[in-house]
Amino acid sequence: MPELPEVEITARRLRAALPGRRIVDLEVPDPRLLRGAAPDAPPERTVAEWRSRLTGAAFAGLGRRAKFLLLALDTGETLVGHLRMTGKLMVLPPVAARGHRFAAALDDGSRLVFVDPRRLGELWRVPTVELAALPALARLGPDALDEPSPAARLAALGARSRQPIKAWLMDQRHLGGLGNICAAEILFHAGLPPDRPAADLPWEAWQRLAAAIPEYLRWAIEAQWEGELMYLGERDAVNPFALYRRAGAPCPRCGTPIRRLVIAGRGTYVCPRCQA
DNA sequence: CTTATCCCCTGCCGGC
DNA sequence: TGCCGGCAGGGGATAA
Repeated sequence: MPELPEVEITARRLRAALPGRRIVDLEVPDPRLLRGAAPDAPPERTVAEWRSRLTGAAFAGLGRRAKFLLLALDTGETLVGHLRMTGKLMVLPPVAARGHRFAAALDDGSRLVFVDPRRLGELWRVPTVELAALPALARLGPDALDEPSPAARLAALGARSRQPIKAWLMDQRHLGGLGNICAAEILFHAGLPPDRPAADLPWEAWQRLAAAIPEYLRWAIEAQWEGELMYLGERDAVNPFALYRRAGAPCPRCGTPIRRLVIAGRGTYVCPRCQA
């Protein structure tokens, strides 16, 4: 259930392992992962086409745009990946792996593997020159980490919205990369109630938000950088977040019991005192 | 244009 | 123990 920090960590790790590596074979146990072909194309034809386009291709560069991963190839195509709720994309040593949806064998014996128990993740194959026109990417607002938005831009954009500020922050057209946990944790650090309509926030609140967003994202990347990337709900996962999934526990700042609300259909954790 | 609802999937957890 | 509803770090399509 990755958001910007987890996707950024994934991108950095792939950037250290992939550029220069060449694909020697493709294994696709779950062809539904692959997008970009005609929707009614038979899976075996899709896999055959991907195999013929990717075999022999070398990775040229690694990027991230909001929660999308961009894996540029030297063939003029780019693989665009989205991990959705449970996806992981990683380079593994040449040992047997199971339960993956996709694996690309590389010329040094390692493998690029897409693991995704809920099978909501997606992988597109897009001509690199058409990348900017891909609707999923064209919709995105400025990246929440790479281009921290000035408070003035956020305030101007949010001024007419009746959306609760938490839902507003998660809307990828405003800022790219924030998800359910990031939005809730950022609002805690900024001391703002998540259900207040964006349009009702005073200027000073937007200033606090603009500062809290990059600060929180940098912390979240650092906090999860070491070790294997784990998502909450996985066995042995450790919860690094201040409020998230801690209903009833004391607020780390003031000790008031943390409460769980539902905003725009998503579980939201809040300190009723710090975020009054 | 906005906002809300449903849907895509599977695994885990707590309650009975 | 076993079953079952609720829930999940995303986002697109559709409806009002």
